[in-house]
Amino acid sequence: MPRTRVDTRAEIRAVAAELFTRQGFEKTSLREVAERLGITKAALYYHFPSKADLMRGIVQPLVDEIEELLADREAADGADPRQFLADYFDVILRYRQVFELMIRDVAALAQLDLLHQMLAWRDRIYRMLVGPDASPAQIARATVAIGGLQDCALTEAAVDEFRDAALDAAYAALGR
Amino acid sequence: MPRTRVDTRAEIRAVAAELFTRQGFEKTSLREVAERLGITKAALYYHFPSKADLMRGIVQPLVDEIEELLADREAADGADPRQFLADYFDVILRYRQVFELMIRDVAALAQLDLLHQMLAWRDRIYRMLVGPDASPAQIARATVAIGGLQDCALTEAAVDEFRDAALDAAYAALGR
DNA sequence: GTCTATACGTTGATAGAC
DNA sequence: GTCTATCAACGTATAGAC
Repeated sequence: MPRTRVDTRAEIRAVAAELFTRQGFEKTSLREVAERLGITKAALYYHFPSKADLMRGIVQPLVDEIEELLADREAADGADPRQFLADYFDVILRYRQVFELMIRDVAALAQLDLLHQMLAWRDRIYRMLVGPDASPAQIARATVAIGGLQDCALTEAAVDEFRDAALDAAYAALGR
Repeated sequence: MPRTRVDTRAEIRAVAAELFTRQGFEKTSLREVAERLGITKAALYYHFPSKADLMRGIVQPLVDEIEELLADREAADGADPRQFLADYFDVILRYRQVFELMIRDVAALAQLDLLHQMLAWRDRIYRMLVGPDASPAQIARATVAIGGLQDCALTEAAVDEFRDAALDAAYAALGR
């Protein structure tokens, strides 16, 4: 007896995302995901060809948005670093849960050939913040700014005061 | 025929640490660790009662040092924030590989009942950097500083210029 | 689109010999 | 300390009915 579902794939992603975040990707079995939804393991395989594909389905929207943001700013050169920090921060805040999953389970991401892309992001971001020929010191400052913001995105306290102060701190770290 | 080993437990830890870091805790099997050492899986169990205990053995030295640093600074109140940032940074730099393992595989850490302790660290560090009654804005600044330094510790470029700039950036993020 | 049933490899872990 | 042999549990995945 099939259940009434508006969008089964979306529901699977939602449940899986929550379990993956709480217990980790590897420690969550497909049987567990299926039981939560009241379907069987085999039904999952109808919607997603593998566990990795399920993970990819969860993460892809965030990946696409970041890729879009980067391409956008690279096209318009002479971008404002302060504005970029704000935009980047807002993207990962909007995808807070998914972003937490990615950060908390980097090992799982590596299996999706996504790690390479993420490392490339870092270099592109550095280039935008401190230029293409940055010194180690400038790289360090950019790393503190971006890494600091990412850590802030993982905390719950998303009040405006918190967001603005985080951006101020990140910009201050750049030392401009 | 037993191999000549100075310290078998230490060698197991070293090999496991490298594999865990590269492939993730869950994706690394004990068989794989054993094969690298030229022994069998069963031999591993003589030295470590479980896979989780092996992980704990790898991580424990860093955990102990951070715990020690925090206790030390809490005893001497009125500690210098700048000095604390430097000391904390130096500890995680010294344990760079292990620290990377912990950060890259937070999901595995949760199984060791270590996540709780790490979250407690965060609060204790915030208290030292911005006081016990900090505003959300001050928490945000402390988060950028610490999160930024941790990200810096994960990169390879450990030249002095990089280290000093990272500390400057973290201190600037505090906004004092 | 979802189910039952099933297959197969791998894993963490144990027992007991040497 | 290390081995061989073995285990149950779990993972992914497929075939075929409805």
